[in-house]
Order: sequence, then structure tokens, then C-alpha cells
Amino acid sequence: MARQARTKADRDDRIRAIQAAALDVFAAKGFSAARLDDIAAAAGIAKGTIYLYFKSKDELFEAIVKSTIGVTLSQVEQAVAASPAPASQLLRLVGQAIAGALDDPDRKRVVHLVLSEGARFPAIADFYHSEIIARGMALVRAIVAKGRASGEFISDEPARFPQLVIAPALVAVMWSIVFARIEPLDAHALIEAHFDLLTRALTGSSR
Amino acid sequence: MARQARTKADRDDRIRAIQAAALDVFAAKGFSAARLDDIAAAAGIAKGTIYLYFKSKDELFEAIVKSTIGVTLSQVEQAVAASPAPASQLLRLVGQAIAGALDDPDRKRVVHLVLSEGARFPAIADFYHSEIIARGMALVRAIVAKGRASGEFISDEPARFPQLVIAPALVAVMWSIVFARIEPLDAHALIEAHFDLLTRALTGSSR
Amino acid sequence: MARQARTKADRDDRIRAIQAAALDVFAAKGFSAARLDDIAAAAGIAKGTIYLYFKSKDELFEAIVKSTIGVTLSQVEQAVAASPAPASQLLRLVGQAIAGALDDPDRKRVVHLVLSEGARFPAIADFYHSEIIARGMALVRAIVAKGRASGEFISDEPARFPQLVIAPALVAVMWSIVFARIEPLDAHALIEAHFDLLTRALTGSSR
Amino acid sequence: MARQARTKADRDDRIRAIQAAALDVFAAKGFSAARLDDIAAAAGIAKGTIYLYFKSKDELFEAIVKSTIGVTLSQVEQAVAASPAPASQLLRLVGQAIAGALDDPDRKRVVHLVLSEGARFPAIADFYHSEIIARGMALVRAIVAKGRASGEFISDEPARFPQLVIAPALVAVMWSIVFARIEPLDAHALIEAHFDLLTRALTGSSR
DNA sequence: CATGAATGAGCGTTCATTCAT
DNA sequence: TATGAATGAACGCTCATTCAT
Repeated sequence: MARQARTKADRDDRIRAIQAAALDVFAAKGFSAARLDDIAAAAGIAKGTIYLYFKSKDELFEAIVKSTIGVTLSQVEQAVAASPAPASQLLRLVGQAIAGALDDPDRKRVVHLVLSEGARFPAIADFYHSEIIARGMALVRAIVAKGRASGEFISDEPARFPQLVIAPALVAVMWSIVFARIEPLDAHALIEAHFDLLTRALTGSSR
Repeated sequence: MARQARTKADRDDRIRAIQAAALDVFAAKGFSAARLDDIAAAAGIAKGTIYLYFKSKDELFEAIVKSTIGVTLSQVEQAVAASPAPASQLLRLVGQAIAGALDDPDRKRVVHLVLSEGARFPAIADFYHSEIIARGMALVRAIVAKGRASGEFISDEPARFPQLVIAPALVAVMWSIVFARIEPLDAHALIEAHFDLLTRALTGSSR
Repeated sequence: MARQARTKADRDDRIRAIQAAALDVFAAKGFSAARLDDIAAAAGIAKGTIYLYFKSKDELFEAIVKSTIGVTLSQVEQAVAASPAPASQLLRLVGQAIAGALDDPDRKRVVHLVLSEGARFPAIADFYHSEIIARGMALVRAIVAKGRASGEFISDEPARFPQLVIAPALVAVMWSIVFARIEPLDAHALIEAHFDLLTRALTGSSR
Repeated sequence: MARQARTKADRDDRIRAIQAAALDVFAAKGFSAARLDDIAAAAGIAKGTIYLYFKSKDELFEAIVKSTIGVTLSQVEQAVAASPAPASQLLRLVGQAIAGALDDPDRKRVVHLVLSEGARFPAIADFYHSEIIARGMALVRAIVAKGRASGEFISDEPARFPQLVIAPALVAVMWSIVFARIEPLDAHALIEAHFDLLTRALTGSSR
């Protein structure tokens, strides 16, 4: 029998362990094909124990997504707000934050799961949209507005379509999960090349 | 009893009907949660009939992906090879082809399925990589080489990372399936904006 | 399309072909696990064609048993009735008839099927009992009665239990199907040894 | 919900209950036609529970055969080894052991199943041959050798074909399952008559 | 709190039988 | 008559969830 979780901290540890195991299994098999037996085994607990912490497989899945977001975004938001740097630098900062986040394999898995299963989990799509997408888009728009105001940026496509800024990061995630086996991809170099292009397009510089 | 498929043409019709129904169900539920009962019902046939045309659920899934590719790419390849237009126009041609292809909801669903389930279906990932990805990347590289040779392009990021060219299309697909309900996205405008940026970045023009 | 059976003789040929194929498959798989697809394939016809000649799988099975009995028994009955030989010779004659019959692999298979499946096919058990068992037992009893009347036999166990006379033949059948792979058995030698013993036991001879 | 099997003993009870139920159903329907639903119902448990104790229907079947052998044979082996009785008495001892064993309807069913399905279950045929057949044959041969050495036996057919000694027991089993409904058979009397004949044949006595 | 045995609805696949051609 | 496509009821096996211990 696994050690009992008596204190709040024990309880949180246990929840984290289950979620970590579940993320492994969900990422490997997809939500539907993932088996609670495997999750329990990976977490080193009995299957029934999962139900002491999560009402159902669905809820476990949603909890994973919600708790694997991390604090990255607010850090970037603050950095951008505080920085006197030119807008193109701020944009690159966002890019670096994303690239950095995606070095964490768990975050990659979560993004892949959200995009793969999100259509069947409205709660997850809603959550991800409001916590990540909408905030990221607002951030991009703020930076572009700043660049436009200062005359640094000669156009505003990324304000109308902030998705353009993070699109390569998405591609990097999906590629790493689906095609890396066939043809590896250097995500950092990809993202750097993207911001090089983006900067040139937005500032009109010819270098 | 559904009309019997006696001729080769009947047979192909039946196969198409099953695949169409299956694509609906796979797209709605994901591979694993899709039920053959539902596919049969959607196709208006009995469950056993599916097995007259496909050996297994897996094979049905793979057949769908392989047959939903269409001929789009070779048309574009020929157009690009034949055209005397500047490289930036050719790049935009590729973009329009992609945008056009994604107007077909079935193609969108297939792309989403490939990216969602590809990790569990090596055959599908391999097929998609060799038939679509690799060819698309070669096409982009050829265009960039032409643009570089003529002096039209001032850099070659998209030759090193052709993924950058199609990244927004991918985002459009995933967005339409996962987030469109929350916040619609004009895929054509997105892709147009992308190629505007890309053209400016590559040609160094300031317009 | 297989040639059509227009005449009565054609029809009988077709029936025989189906039964021969069915016996192969039933013997290999058992009644329940035998597939009509396999039988049809083995007979070189389409599955539906079987139903033109037999109402159901059950009926096909019963027909096989009923038609694979052959005429062996009545020949032996006549030979025994006509022969002036001593009873022990007649008994041995029965033994040789049995041994000869079991050289035909089809007869062996039928015996095995009757004993394996007979409990689930009362019609088959009834038929086999009345056509083979009861007649064989009557034959044995008649021979023993003759041997007793003439003073040749000193006891009448085989009259009370005619099963004792054919028991080794049965064992030979089951052995050849179940254990021959592991340890072969010479059925003819076995049966000869049996009748040697039997003769000695019944006649009291010490040779 | 059936009482949970927590201890090893509970577990063994449960296994025995499942095997007992399964033997009933296998014997009634044959392996292939037996349904796990029926077995579960007969055992008073849910279908899924069977799979907590057996990996598959095949394995359940093999387990039944392997565990229904019992210890009869080694008891007889010891009795024969220890006894100073004449060989004909020892042979009769073997006969009585067999007759006694077949008073147990479960053993009869298992023998019938082994002979009916053994050709499709090499593991079962192998097991049965090595655990029962080979040992029984060795036992018979040892007894005959003793009878020959002491001059008690005047011939050695049962050493060459030990199958002759147990053949009537086999017939009794098959008969009781296939034909008893039509014509009952006193297995004990049959076997006694057999050993009377056998003794007379082997010892040359005229009584 | 933790366990893991038990459940039973569900699913992919099969196959005897039917029927349109 | 012959075909083989179509059917749909099973069946073996799985697994999310429950619950006795």
C-alpha cells in the first residue's frame, strides 16, 4: 500500500504524481485509448486510488491541462510591460519564451493533447483559449501597437492575426511529436529564423 | 439490405461511402473513440459490411488518409515549374493552393487526424510525410532557390525551414477545429497576411 | 461460376463434393469452429451454393455422418451368416472388417466426430446407434451364441458386453487423431493382438 | 457483486468455482460453442471476472484439464509397486482404479473433452499423454513384465499394446456421454468382464 | 486513505444465413 | 442454379467505475 496522504502537502504530491503519470499515458495513447490501469501502474498506486483524487477520467484529463500551463505567460507579460526595448525585441522575447517553454516535453505534450482532443473537451478548449491564447494574442497586439505608435513597425498584420507570431511554435510541437522520427527539426533554429523574417517584414529593414 | 455492389464501380462507390462516413466519425470522436457501429449507421449499412471492404478499423483509418490527399500538390508542382513569375508570386501560389485545399472540410479533418493520431500510426505519418510534407518542402526550396538565384530574395530562411511557409495554414486548421467555436478565424485572410509578411521579409521591399 | 447441376447425377456429385469438403473442415476444426466459408472454398463453390443443397450447417453435418457409413456392415453380416467357420474365426472376421474400415481416413474422422459431437446431435447419435452400434452388437451376440452352442466358447462376456469386442478399434481411432503425433500406433497390430487375446480367453486354448 | 477473493484460499476457491462452471459448459457444448457468458452465469459471477483468473478461454480450458487429473495414478503406482499380489491381481487393481475414477462425472467429461478437442489443443494432448497415458502404459508394462518373469502370464500382448487394457474404460466413457440416453451401460460390469477375459487370456486358465 | 476484486456495458470482429443479381 | 454481397446477432475480451475490505 502506498503511503497515505495525510497532510495537504502529501495530497498535492499524490495529485501531482497521478497527473504526471497520466500525462505520460495520455500523450502516448491519446485520451480514449489511455488506460487507467496503466496510469495507476505508472504512478505506482492502485487503480481505485485515482478515484480518491479525480472524479473521472475526463476530469483527470482536464486537471492535467489546467495545471501544466505554468506561469510562463505572466512573466512575459510583466517583462514586456516593463521593458523599454523596441517592439521587435519584445516580439523576439515572446518568441524566446515560447521556445523555452517548449523545451519542456510536458508542455509540448499538453499542447498536442489540447489540439488533438480539444474539440471533444469544450472545457479544455475554453480554458486554454482564455488562459493562453487570448492572453498571448493580447500581448502580441500590445507589442505591435507599441511598434506602430513609435513608427518602428510599417505594418500591422500580426495585430490582426497574432496567430502568425506563434504559428511556427505550433508547427514545431506537432512536428516533434509526429514527424521527428522521420526527419528531425531544430525547433530553436526554426523559431529564430521565423523572428528574423518577422522582424524584417515588420520593420522594413533590408538586412 | 443495402443495394449490392456487383461491379467495380459499385464497389468503389461503397468504399467511398464508408470512408466518408468513417471520416465524419473519426473526426468527431478521434480514432479510438470512434465506433464502427456509428460508422456503419452513418454509411447506411450493417456493421459487418465494413469488413467486406476493410480488414480492420486501423486499415480503414489509413485508407481514409491515403485517399483524401487528392492531386492538389502535383498541380501546384507543375504550375510552379511552368511559371515564369517571380518567386514571391510562386510562393503565394503555393499559399493559395493550400488555402484552397483547406476550404474542403474533409481535408481539414484529415490534417487534424494525421497530426492528432500520427504518432500512433507510423504508416500514416510515413505516408503523409513522403506524399505531402516532403514534396511541399521540396517545392518551397525550389522556389526559394529560384528567388535567390535571380536576386529577388535577400535571405533563405524558408529554404532552411520550409515549415515556416505553411505554418499559418496548419494553425488555421487546428484553430478551425478547436477554437473556431470560441473565436472564429478568417483562414484566407490569415494566409494572405502571412504571405504579405513573407514577401516583404524575403524581397526586402518596404511596401 | 461452377458448372450447374442440371441432372440428378450432377446434383449428387455436387452433394458429394460439398460433403467431402465439409468432412475435411469439420474433422479439422470441430463442428462449431468449422466455417462454411472454408467448406465452400474447399469444395470450390460459393458459400451460398451450400444452401441450395443443405438447409443448415447442422443438416450438412448430419448428412455427412449418415452418408459416410458405407455398406461394410451388411457385407459382414452376410459373410457371418453364410460361413461355416468356427465362432472365433467369425469374430476375427468382424475384427478384420473393422480394421479395414478404419483404413479409410474418412471413416475414422466420422467416428471421431460422432463421438465428439454426438451428445449435441441426438439425431446423429440415434442414427449411428441404430445403424452401426446396434447391428454390430447383434452380430457379435449372434457369433457368441453360435460359439456357446457348439461348445467352442467357454464364456459369454462378449455377449453381455459386445462393446468389449470393438473397444480396441475405438481406441485406435481416437489415438490416431489425438496422440499419433506424439506416439504412433499400429492399429492393425493392435487389433490383431486383441483378437488373439479374445480368442484365447473365449476358447480356453493355451496357445 | 460476488464476495471479493482477498486471500490465497479465497482465490483458489474462486478458481475452482470458475473451472467447475466452465467444465459444465464445455462438456455440454464443446469448447468452441461454449460461451463465456454461460460460464460466468453458471459460476455466479460477471463475465469480466473470469479474466481476473484466466488469460483467455483457451487457457481456462487447459487449466481445467490439467487440474482435473487428480492423484489417482500415483496411488495406483505405489500400490502396484508395493503389492506382492500376482500380476493378474495387479492388472485388475488398475482396472478398478480406472473404473473408480470414472465414477466421477467430471473425470469422464474431461476424458471426453481431451479426446474430442485434443487434436486442436496440442498442449492438452501433450499434457494428457505425458501425465496419464505414458504413465498408465508404463504401469501396465511393468505388471506384464512381472507376470512374464514369474511365469504367470503366457503371452505379452498388453506389454506391446497397453491400450488394450484400458480400451473398455474409454468405451465406457464415450458411451456414457453419447449413447447412454439410448441404451444404458453398466461400466463397472463391463470393466469387470473385460478383466475376466484378460486374466483368462493371459494366464491360460480355463475357468 | 488505499487497495484491487468485481462489475457490466461496450467494442471490434466473425460468421451462419439471406437475398438481389 | 450459382453467386457473393449484405446482414445482424453473437462472442471474446476490455476497461472505467464501484465497493468491500
